[in-house]
Amino acid sequence: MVKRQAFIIMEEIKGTYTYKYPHPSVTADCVIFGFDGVSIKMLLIQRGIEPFKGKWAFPGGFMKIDETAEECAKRELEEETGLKDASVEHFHTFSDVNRDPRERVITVAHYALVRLSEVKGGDDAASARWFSHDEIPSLAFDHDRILRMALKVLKERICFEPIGFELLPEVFTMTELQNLYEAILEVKFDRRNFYNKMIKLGILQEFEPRPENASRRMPTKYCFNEAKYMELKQRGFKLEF
Amino acid sequence: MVKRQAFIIMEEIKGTYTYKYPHPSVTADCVIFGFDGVSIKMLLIQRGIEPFKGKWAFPGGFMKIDETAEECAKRELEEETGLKDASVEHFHTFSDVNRDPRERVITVAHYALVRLSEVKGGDDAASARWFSHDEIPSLAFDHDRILRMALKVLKERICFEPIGFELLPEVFTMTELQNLYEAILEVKFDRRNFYNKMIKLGILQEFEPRPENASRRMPTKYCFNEAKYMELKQRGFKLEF
DNA sequence: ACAAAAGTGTTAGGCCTACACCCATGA
DNA sequence: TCATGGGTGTAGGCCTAACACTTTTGT
Repeated sequence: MVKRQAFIIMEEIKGTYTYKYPHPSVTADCVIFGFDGVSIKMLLIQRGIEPFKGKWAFPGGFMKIDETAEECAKRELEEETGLKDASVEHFHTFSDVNRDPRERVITVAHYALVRLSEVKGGDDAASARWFSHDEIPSLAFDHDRILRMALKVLKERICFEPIGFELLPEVFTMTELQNLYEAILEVKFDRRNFYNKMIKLGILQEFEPRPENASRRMPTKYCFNEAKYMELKQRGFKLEF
Repeated sequence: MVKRQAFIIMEEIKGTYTYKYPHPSVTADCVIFGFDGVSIKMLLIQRGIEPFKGKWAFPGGFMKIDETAEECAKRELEEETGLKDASVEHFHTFSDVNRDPRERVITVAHYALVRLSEVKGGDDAASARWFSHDEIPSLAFDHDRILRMALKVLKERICFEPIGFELLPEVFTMTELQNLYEAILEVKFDRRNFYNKMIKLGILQEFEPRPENASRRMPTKYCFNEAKYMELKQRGFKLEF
């Protein structure tokens, strides 16, 4: 925090930018999580250019000088995958000196939870694909490290916020909800206990009254009760698993 | 992630650095927490230069091109406060476009927990001072926002890790430990319940056997049982408050 | 027929919370 | 002597975890 406040941008000629001290580049990357009813999926793109051409990586790119990291993450996400208006959240910044072979690059990593149903393979999405955890190939840069951190954060987050809101379709079955929690936390729950706990939480409601003639084989459909959720969130709550 | 991989550093002459695209500056800041037995303290420095000359701010400064954000945070911390070898941890990155009036600066924010007893007012620490939460003055840059986020993270973290290890002296009383939790979480606990919960956790041990002739007025001294703590940490645990 | 999915309830044990008294010391 | 700090245990309620059977349907 010393002797640097002047001379920051020394000149700006012919579209070049000159500084008295070396500046790192800054990128924003996005780990996009989806859920197909059985397992957690992550959205990767295949790199078309060097370095790591042909390798898979999380969507992301260089931050512009007049946008925040979050805005950058959203912009790159849309450019590279066609996915719009995702609610991305910053979770960690990676600043290892040699994480990019080209130059010094630090990356501000984000994650987002999206409904698979809302992702249509857009034009730009030619090289984007969903991978489940056990399909994920070797990744470009230090993106495997970013992935590990994102999964850790997701596990923590799910105990404090009903993440299902964002990953599940509007209407879902209790089994799907349980699969979601089991997939994220990598554990198995007793079906009855899970059911009781969720019902007691009070943020679920039956989507429509179960018909009289409903067969035992047709599962009850639930949706989230947003009002109850907001009320709980205000008071603070914790899911114990 | 496109058309940018060449021309990154265009020239490097006479100690200047030229890029084809504008680069933000990157800083690392440190929120340093201490505990004096009653309340949480934070370490601030008074700025000697513009902008915000004379205002208080968290220690921090510009990242060098060959150091990670964490290394930068530690280096700046030592330079500005004399505090050495603190174990700093990154918790958020702030990238608002106008957070620094000089130029575009994003900051990688860290926090650390230190024992007040280990902080000696060093040479460089002339302008450094501890503030408790209700003493904190108006801060430079967006550091009040950084502070709010740091406090929030601290509250979350204390439920998963026995943070007392790092904030308390080696030997402490149960009352001091309770004060610490109450100060961080901003709540009051029943003395007996807190005692029972902590004992049951199993990570405390009596520092020395309570002497036979110990007066009722002399509180039992405890220290952390590191082995037990590590064992618990491996299995994952959660403190309910 | 058999496997797989879904609905449903009870019990025992552990944990959380609320709560009161005694003693010793210092003011 | 009075206020303060500290040590200590219990009872009730709630939550959790473990656990089995039935029905239906698809194969």
